[in-house]
Amino acid sequence: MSVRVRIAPSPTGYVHVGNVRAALFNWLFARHHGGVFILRIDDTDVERSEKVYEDDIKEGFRWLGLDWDEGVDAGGPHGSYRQSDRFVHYREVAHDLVVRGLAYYDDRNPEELEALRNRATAEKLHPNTYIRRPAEVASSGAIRFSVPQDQAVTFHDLVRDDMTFEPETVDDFVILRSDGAPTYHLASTVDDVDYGITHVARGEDLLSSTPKHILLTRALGGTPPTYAHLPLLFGPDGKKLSKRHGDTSLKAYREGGYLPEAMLNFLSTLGWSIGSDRTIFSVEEAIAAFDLADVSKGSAVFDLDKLAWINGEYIRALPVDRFREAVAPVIAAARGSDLDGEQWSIVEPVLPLVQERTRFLTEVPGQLDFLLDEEVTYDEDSWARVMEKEGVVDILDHARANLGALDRFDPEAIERALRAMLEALEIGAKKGLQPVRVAVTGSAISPPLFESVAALGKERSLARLDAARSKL
RNA sequence: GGCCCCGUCGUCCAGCGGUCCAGGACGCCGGCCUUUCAAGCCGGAAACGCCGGUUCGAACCCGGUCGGGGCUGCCA
Repeated sequence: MSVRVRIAPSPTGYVHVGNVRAALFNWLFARHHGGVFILRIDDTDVERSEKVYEDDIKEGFRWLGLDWDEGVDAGGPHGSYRQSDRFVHYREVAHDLVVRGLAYYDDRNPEELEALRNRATAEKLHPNTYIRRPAEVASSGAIRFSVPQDQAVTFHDLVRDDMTFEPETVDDFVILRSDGAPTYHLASTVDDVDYGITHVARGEDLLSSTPKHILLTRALGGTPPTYAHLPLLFGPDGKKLSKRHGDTSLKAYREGGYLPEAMLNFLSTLGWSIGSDRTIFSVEEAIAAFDLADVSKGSAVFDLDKLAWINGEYIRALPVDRFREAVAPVIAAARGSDLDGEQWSIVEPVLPLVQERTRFLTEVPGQLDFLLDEEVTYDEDSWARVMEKEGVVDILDHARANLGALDRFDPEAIERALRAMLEALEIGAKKGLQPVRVAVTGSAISPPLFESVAALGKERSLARLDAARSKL
């Protein structure tokens, strides 16, 4: 039997990195086995589902390269589909279950139910004791599934091993809401059965719902898939990853200067490992090595520092032209317009130098501004630290004179000229070059100085020196 | 409260009864390199939660305990 998996995110918010990680593991598993990967839009919660979020899920997956299969085969649709398109079907299934005596209508309100549940619990009876009732009693309201009480539900989870749930620990659960919409349990299970899903890899938060799904599957005449409950992702404080921890939406990373390959690599290391001595690896390698059975049980902290490092590794590994491609939209966004040909040619020589020292694409525009803006904006802190010192005037004057005398204005010539200045003034490079850097780039932190000056050009460099000099 | 899951450096992983006085990576600290910042290189601190048991031998198996987490919804 070939592998068919699905990821079923709810379009009730921007797609969360935890869901993306689950999607990734499903995708890796499918690709490893040459199986089918289905994107199921779980919009059963009609109230909270929105189209923008559905679009966000798809954009995010495309960005990462998590391609879902398109088309249809004997097993059902391959590609993405919405569960809201199948509401009629779910309703029929639920009604059929009632007819067969496996589910019943329930028109009571939550307070009533709670009271009944408490009463049963107080009498040390099964919580469903006073809740369950024959189909004749009500013919409207929600539909609740009658959990069979004859035997324990057992299953082998690929990551948790053998699991057993006693029947009395699983309550009769609603499968169809009183407004006719299916609950997650129903829709998800029906689709898994209808479309021949072979493996369900999802967050551990659904582990205790699994017996419900298995029981429902059997009632539907299906064979339960193999489950794999993935460890949850936590924030740095050890609590479930949420908004409090900063950005949890994939969108934030997509827009925050991260490379999709880096994100994919990082997510792959959360709960899984390709080997004891490797952290950086390609998707192809991950596909070749991946197995759900190797996923670890413990929850993982989403460590932004590590992600940043991985991102930097990927950025540095990019061929320069790919780096340029990746950074172009980021620069355009930061500056409000695309760079023109002339601007690119100014920036070109320092691009590899900038690339070496960036961890996030979003840092790049700031490193290039001094080349693109007419006027430099001095970083206050830098100015205070390096310019407001004894001897800076001399340094700028000498630098200006030496640079002004140059015919060829390339990095090598510039270096010779500035080193000559250092010798004349009998000062070290550290002390003598920083003022020049701040004057030319506006900051104490910049790409390497000689290349930066060369890229700026003689005329503009001299003007920058003058401008700084006049401020002293 | 009930049911369930988990527990190796701060963090992510490796380890699947002896080769582990526990290995790699991020981060951290120190050094080198150096025109800043990075990168790179070298070195360092840093963990098997605890208690029993099984065994010749336990990070690995079992029990308990403590700690963390999930579920307990007409959310998923």
